Amino acid sequence: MLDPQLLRNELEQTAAKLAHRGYQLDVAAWQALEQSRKAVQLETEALQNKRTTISKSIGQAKGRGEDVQPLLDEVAAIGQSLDESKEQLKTILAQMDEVILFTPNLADDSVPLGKDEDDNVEVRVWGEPQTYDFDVKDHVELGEHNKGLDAESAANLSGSRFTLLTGEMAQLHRALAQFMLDKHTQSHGYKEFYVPYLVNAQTMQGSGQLPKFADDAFITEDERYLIPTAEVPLTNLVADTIIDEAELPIKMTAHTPCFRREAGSYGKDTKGMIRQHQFEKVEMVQIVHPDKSFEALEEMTGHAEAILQDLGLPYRVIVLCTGDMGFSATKTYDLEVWVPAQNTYREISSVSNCVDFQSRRMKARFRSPEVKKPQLVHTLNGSGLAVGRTLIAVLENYQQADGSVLVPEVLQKYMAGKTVINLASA
RNA sequence: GGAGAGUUGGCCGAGCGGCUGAAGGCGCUCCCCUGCUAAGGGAGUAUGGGUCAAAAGCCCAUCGAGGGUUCAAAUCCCUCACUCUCCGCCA
Repeated sequence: MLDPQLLRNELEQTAAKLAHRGYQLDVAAWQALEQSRKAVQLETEALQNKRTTISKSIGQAKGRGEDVQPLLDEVAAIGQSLDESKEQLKTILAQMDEVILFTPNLADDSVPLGKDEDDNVEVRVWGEPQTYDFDVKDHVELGEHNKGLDAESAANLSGSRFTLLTGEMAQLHRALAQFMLDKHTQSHGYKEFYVPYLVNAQTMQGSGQLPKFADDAFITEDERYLIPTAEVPLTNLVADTIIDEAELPIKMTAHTPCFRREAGSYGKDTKGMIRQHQFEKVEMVQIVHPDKSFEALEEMTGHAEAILQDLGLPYRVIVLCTGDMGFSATKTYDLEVWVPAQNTYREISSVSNCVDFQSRRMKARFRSPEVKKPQLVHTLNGSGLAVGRTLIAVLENYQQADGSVLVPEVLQKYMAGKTVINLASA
């Protein structure tokens, strides 16, 4: 949620910045709302004050044993207009909420202007894509041996966009998640969490998934939502709290399944396990002092990169342009890993600084000894990494001519020492 | 699933129609006193919003959430959420 003061004092500039993100704020309509809000709120509060004052004097008069009828007559007149005024104010505030809850965060000034993913800017490249002296197979082919990766069975069980992993493939998948968690907790200073996978509507709103993206989430009969990312429960842990400044930064990580409807993605990435309704992810979340959030963004991006580097997977870092960023973010880096079969880089991680956008929605604040008032924290989140996509990257980048796959060294201890998996011979 | 008890400020806890944004205690901050330590005395200490160029001031809201009764609700009524205890069921 944007700072309401921005929409009051710098409306034109704010609208211009929102336009960069492809969001048109109806400035005139907003101004009209704001004007009536002010008028109606003032009137409501004045009436309220008047009534309270008289009510108190009724109490006092009664205490002295005086006749209170004149006062009762006086207050009777207030009732109706107060009710009307309150109702009016409620309507106006609801309309304003409607606008503000659907308005995305502002992009940081350092973010390149642009319309869509074609305008994203490459920041750096790490590693050298390997050349193969044989025809490279994609992860689907590599996984099909002995049904290590079985889309058909998954489809029978659940429908499209699900995957079943078996044997060494499932083991490798687990190894990846284990490795990532260990790295973040042991080397990067994150605390590990096990979180609920079902959350309520308020939690989804706190991190920005609701109300705008209701169609992207699975909802249960009792109106809970399957988490689309561990960012949702982790970030909301500080909802409605006032943290001691000394406790910042808070660094959290969790390995969870993620559930997404993928409502708008018909026909995209239908082959293999690139885009699924259910996938695993190790997520990083940081709650930081507002002065430190951009620093933390770089650090977190580095934490995600470290996983890819340890796995020896070539990747590049791009900064998303204004038009391609997510709703809550003010700046986002994507990590894209090399996918040999597609001869291109594909997104494997997204690291965002949301500044105070989520914390304002969640009322997540901190108190510092110098400042009397509680201040909003800044929140960041990043994948470290998407496990399924990392599995794909490992399979394809470590494949050999015979269809076997070498196990990256850092994973071997999670694979009972195996150095190669050969599903065909399993 | 059944029965009961609860939810008040950073924490504990009183209040059960008006003088209560809320006693008292703990904690914290500042001051005084005390040659250390311990103890003592005094003052202060919720959050959000509005008004304002801003501050001060003033106003409004908030005692789990939402609604209702009333001139007036932390206090009465209804609905919901959560916590705890006992019973049942269960990985």
